[in-house]
Amino acid sequence: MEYKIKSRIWIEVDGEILLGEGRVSLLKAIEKTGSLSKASKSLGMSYKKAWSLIDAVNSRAKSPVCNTTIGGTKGGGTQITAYGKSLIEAYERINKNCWEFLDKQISEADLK
Amino acid sequence: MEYKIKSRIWIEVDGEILLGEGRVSLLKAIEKTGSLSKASKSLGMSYKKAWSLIDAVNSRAKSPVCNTTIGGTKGGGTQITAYGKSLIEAYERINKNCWEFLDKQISEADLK
DNA sequence: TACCGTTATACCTCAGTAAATATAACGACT
DNA sequence: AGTCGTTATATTTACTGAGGTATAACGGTA
Repeated sequence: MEYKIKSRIWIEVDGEILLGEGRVSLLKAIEKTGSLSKASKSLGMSYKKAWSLIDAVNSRAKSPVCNTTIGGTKGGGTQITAYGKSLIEAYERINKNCWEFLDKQISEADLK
Repeated sequence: MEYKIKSRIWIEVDGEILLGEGRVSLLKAIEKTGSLSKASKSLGMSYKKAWSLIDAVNSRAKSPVCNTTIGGTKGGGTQITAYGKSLIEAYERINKNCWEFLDKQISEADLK
């Protein structure tokens, strides 16, 4: 069996995690569903965990990543801001580049 | 505060972890001390955990990463093989390259 | 043969994290 | 006013992973 190289990347602010793989997939689920509770259900994650993740992201990002509304006909909801979308896009682009870079590195290392 | 990008890389074999940051630092401590028990103490890690990590590495690597002896005047010991040293070296080189690559990527992304 | 420091392994305990549950507030609509 | 689905939060429960302790085996040396 061949050696494979894997990686996880994340963005930190002031020594604390801003954005990692889990948070990005949560943000994308929110973008798709328009709701934090629906997003957490779709990922098999508890609402509480999802809420605390989003809270952490919002409190550390330089600009808000999402806007929430409470009450109303549909009960409320959560929308990802344009800034949030730009963060998601940057994370995924860098992540993909990192994988490609590492695949090249491991093949050049030629470990037997 | 500025956004910083972090990463962890690891090598997998057959879907299971062969080598990550913790295992590499353990192997280096063994190399320095010549003993698994001394290495675990120097890292503040329990012997049991250190042993299970080394056991996992040895069972998955294509060649043995260390040789152990039991008994004798000094009680025994563990030596890192030449193959093990080459794995450590490859991991650290790729890891360093990855950090440099990511630092470049995040500065190019220019996130506000 | 007794001693010593090491490898190797089983078992039990405990804490820190994750999950489940409960509850309040909100606001558009009927 | 009552309903509904959502956000927001506290409290309690469950569980996994890590650590501690104990013990056997090993083989040079005195």
